[in-house]
Amino acid sequence: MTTLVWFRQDLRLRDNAALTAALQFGEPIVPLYIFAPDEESIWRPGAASRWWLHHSLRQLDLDLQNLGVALCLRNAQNTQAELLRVARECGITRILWNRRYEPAISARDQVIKAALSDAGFTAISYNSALLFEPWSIKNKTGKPYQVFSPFWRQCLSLPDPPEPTPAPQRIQSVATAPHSHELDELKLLPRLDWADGFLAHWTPGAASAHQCLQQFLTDSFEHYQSNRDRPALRATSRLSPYLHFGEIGPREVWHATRKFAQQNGQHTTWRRSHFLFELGWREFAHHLLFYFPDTPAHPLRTNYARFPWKSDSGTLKAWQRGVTGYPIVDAGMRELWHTGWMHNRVRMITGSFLVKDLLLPWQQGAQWFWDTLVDADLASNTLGWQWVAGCGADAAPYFRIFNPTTQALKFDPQGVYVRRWVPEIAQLPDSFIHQPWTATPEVLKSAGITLGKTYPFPIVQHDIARLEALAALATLQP
DNA sequence: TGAAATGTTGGGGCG
DNA sequence: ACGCCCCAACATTTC
Repeated sequence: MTTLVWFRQDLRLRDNAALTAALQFGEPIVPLYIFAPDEESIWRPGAASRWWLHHSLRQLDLDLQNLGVALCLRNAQNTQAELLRVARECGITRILWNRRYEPAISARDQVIKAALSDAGFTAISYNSALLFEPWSIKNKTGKPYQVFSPFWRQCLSLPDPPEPTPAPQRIQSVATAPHSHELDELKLLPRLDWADGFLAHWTPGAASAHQCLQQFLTDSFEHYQSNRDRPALRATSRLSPYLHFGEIGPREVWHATRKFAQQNGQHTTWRRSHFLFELGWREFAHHLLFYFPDTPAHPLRTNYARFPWKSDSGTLKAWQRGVTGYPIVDAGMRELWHTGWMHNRVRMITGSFLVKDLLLPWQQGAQWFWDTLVDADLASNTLGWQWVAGCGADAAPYFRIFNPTTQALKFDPQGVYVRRWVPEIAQLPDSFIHQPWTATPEVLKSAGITLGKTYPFPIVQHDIARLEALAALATLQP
């Protein structure tokens, strides 16, 4: 008797419910990962996400080998057929996995589960990705929440999620391991080596995830509320890619935060800390995607489907490349391109700029982030973009239009972040760093800048763009 | 997890 | 002493 543990977005050995359950049978285990990007429909992983996955799989394999078993990798067109193939190859009787909640994937998985049962296998799925199952949270009328605060209040009124289970000491392997593809055969890394720079910023894998969390708790948890909006500081946890791939689970984050806070005398306040709040937004995103499966492509507020978006590949490209002429926007877009990640405050600023200053559809922003983020996550990305566009649940009303200059002055007052990512204007004095177009010719000259050549003029004038956005909104009926 | 426009208040300068 | 204006600071409304 052998148990197959099908790894997906749970690339860890601690707090892994499916793995824990498999170990309890006391029999050999075959750990398997199937790469089948075509089954993710249009949301197949982007290049940055694949880069992360490559390194994470290598790390998981190393971790497993330390326990005595190798990760079996498969590149497949059809996950169901591949599972059956591996199962028959090595005498599997049970197939266990942790659930994913993206609508297309969970529909596919239900079909797979039925097919496996029909074929005589025991197929069981577990929760290791969320603190609370989406179907366990409903408001008093039995409907899903559409506003964050009551949603999170309801979650916090429930008993704590279970404590994480420890990683196993040893895993029994099968006598003859199933055939495995080499990691390189999955072709996850980009053909050009543009992503090599990512290694300077990131170390994928469960061990790094824990290091990251502990460092965050010691260095930044205390002043998180005020410092998290300052992109020049390293004040956020940067756990998002690890959480997406399940290299750390939300239960681990929850209990590590609780322990840290309690050791520091915050016996009750930690549950209402802003850091846990952010974990709550992650839950809320999954909750919404579960109940509103069309939202990755379509606005939740349906009247926004008729919004008069522009179509302009020129301004879209300028935004993507970080040459809009607004330093804070350009800094964010370049941080994204160079590191596969962008600070959350700057995601809001760049998002608002695309949707409200350029009047380009939020879906185009969501698609670009999907392709370039190492933490690309369907639930979080969808929530974020619908929030920015004002067409989602608990969203910023459309008329809340960010002024990129005001935001930059408020959250990057010394221009440290902008200078880091937009070096060609780094010589400008602080008073002009966020609005180079207001600098006198002499100032520009001594900073070595020729507007329109070494750095662009603003591609839109914000005050005018703002009025245009409001006029576009006025065409919508409620 | 906005920003701009508009309204209100109160202190101080001044005749 | 008083009314008037100005304007900063803050509050409220509007987009």
